[in-house]
Amino acid sequence: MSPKTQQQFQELREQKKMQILNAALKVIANHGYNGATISMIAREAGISKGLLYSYYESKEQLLEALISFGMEKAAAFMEDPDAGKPHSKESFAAMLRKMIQMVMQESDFWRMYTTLLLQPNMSGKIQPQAQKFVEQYLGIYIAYFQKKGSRNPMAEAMLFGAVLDGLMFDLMVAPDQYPLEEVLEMIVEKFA
Amino acid sequence: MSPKTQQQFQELREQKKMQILNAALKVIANHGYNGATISMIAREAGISKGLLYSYYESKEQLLEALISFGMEKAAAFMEDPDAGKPHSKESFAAMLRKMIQMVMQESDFWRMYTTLLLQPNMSGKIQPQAQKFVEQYLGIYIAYFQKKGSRNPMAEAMLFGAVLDGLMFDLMVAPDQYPLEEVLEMIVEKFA
Amino acid sequence: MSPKTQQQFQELREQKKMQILNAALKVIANHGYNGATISMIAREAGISKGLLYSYYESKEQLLEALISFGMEKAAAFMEDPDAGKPHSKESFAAMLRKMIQMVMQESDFWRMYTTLLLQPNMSGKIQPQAQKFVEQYLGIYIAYFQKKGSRNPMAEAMLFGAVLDGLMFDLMVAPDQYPLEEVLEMIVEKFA
Amino acid sequence: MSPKTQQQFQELREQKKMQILNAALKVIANHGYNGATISMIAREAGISKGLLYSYYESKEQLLEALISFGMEKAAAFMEDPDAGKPHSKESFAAMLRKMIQMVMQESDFWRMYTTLLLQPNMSGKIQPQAQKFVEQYLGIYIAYFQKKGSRNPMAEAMLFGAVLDGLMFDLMVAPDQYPLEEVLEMIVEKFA
DNA sequence: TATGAATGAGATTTCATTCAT
DNA sequence: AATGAATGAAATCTCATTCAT
Repeated sequence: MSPKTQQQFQELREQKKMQILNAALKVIANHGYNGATISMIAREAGISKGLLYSYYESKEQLLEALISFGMEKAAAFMEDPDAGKPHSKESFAAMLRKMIQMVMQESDFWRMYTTLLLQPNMSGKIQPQAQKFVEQYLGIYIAYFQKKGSRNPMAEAMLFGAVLDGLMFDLMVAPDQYPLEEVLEMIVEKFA
Repeated sequence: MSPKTQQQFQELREQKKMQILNAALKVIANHGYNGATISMIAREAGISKGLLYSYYESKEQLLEALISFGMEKAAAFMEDPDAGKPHSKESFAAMLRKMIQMVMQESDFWRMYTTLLLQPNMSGKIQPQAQKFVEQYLGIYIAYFQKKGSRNPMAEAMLFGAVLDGLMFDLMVAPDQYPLEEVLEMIVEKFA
Repeated sequence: MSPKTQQQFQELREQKKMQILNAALKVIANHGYNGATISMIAREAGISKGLLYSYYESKEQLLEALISFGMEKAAAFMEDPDAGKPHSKESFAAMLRKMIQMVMQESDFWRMYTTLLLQPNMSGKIQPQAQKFVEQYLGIYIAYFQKKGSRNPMAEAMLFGAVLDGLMFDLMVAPDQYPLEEVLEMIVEKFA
Repeated sequence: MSPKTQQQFQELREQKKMQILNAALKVIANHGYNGATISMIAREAGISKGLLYSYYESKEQLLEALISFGMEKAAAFMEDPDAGKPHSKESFAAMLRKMIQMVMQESDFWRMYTTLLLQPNMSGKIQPQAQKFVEQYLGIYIAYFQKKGSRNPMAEAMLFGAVLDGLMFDLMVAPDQYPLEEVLEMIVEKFA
């Protein structure tokens, strides 16, 4: 068996960590943190419980990794230059669509995220990271509504935030037959 | 001497059931169904674990009772004649405020409700009742936007639903210093 | 309400004790001592748990009362002059029938009795009384087989005892369509 | 290096299952199903309670496994060619002895079996398997008594069955100083 | 006397974590 | 690295017994 270089070795480890992370995300999103068991996660990842513990030292730590991982992806999205800073009706609509898409693509993560935020019990784990994220996009939209001449840019931004949160929620709960296109148009009409 | 009338017994039982229900709601809202333990609930209710089981035959059944109880209250609110059917900008605003108030007053219930809906695992327990509730208020607002001459009353109603959901979510997650008044005004401006 | 005489009072108590005893017998015979709960017994007796405890101070004591009561009835049967001491083929057959009848009439008791004897755990409670009973009827049959000129009266008596035990067992397990008559004839043919 | 072959694992599991089965049999035979606790069984098996549940998913399922296991052994005995079908006084005696021996060797199982049959509550679990077994040996003896020219082979077979059941019962209850030899001779004298 | 609510000990069951191989 | 057997603490649930009314 070919001896692996340090490099290859690290890559394999990284790969396996992802595999576990994805499995954990799926299971925790569907069952909640407390409802998800290590066995379920290991089974979903196709590895043994023991091996899982050689990658993450506890269930709690696994959750933390999961949160960081998801938030990093979200942050990356926010920093994506061609996504950020809407400046016209068209780019507003485009960005809106992109965000919705991100949420739907990573819906497991956002379901978990939402659930965690709602439980005071758990929210400590996610609040700090969520805070930053929310402030960031709030800032962007305050600026947008300001430029547009809104009477109260901050309130409008917060309302728009609520729209996004609510839409995300509705899509997560009942994605089938949701008239997304029509609702998006309505949003653009009212906010862009 | 008969120790206690049937009537008295019944009342006491009903009272204690409420006491348990409230304790359960509080604990489950804060820790999630799986994170909440019977011990926590019994402690919160000020009774022994054993006694809890003489009122509810299992943890699962307790959850069901909790859901029914909350949904009944919500349904009662919807049927309250002076709450329903907005017909003017003023009554729209009034109803909006009333709904927000209801949600904030029963915020434990709505936190639990939301969390359950987000977990496919659990959502079966709540979907049927939630469905009916959502359809009801959607109907009311479709009618309202229709009368107002909306270009797409159904999409506008769904968007408004998302606004309510998102607002509710934001209020539950970070109620302090939320500029509720300003946001409400903004909603009225855009939707009423 | 008419004040009761001491006498009436005692009778009522005695009646209620019987009622409890019969309920307990039924439940314990069907579920076993450990499978039977005080609640079941009280419900069967149509009284409250609390009241039951004013008649019998513990589940264990209730069992003891049950055993004594059953064994006394059995002993009474043995002492019944026109039942005891077979002396001819006819009286042998008659007594056999009477015993079978007793067992079938009190089948709950005998089921419980059998079950208890089979559990070393419990047998202490019943062994002493059972012992006496068995010795008594063994004595009777040893005498009978002796008089009949059996080659080994004691072995024949024990075998006959096994026949009775086995028959009782079979009848308790599957009473329907058991060809009792034919088997009894066969017993008489072989033993009387 | 793969830590253990699938094969080895399977074998170890099989071994441990037996260990648990034997412990369970001993404890349940002595205390009854409801009187036996998982703790007792685990202690007897020398393992933790938790581990027991990785082999049998519930106490009830453990009981079922126990029954199947015992009945299979009994069935194997019945199918043993040199045990079956008595055809002469000698082979009748031999088979009788073999059956007694089997019962005494597996006396825990037969105690449990008997107790279960006597409790309507539980008998559902064992009836189906017991039925088949009983019919099988009844068939064998009906044939035997027929060949012997019995006036009523079926009744004689059932009586013989009762003898076996009763003998088994007596041996289980008071094995010490039971004059087994003499009684067996008596049986042979009367039935063979 | 009579009730059934209430308790607490203990039973069954689950699961994060460790460990021998 | 990889497995899953094994543990033990904690969770859910049951029930004999007590007690206020």
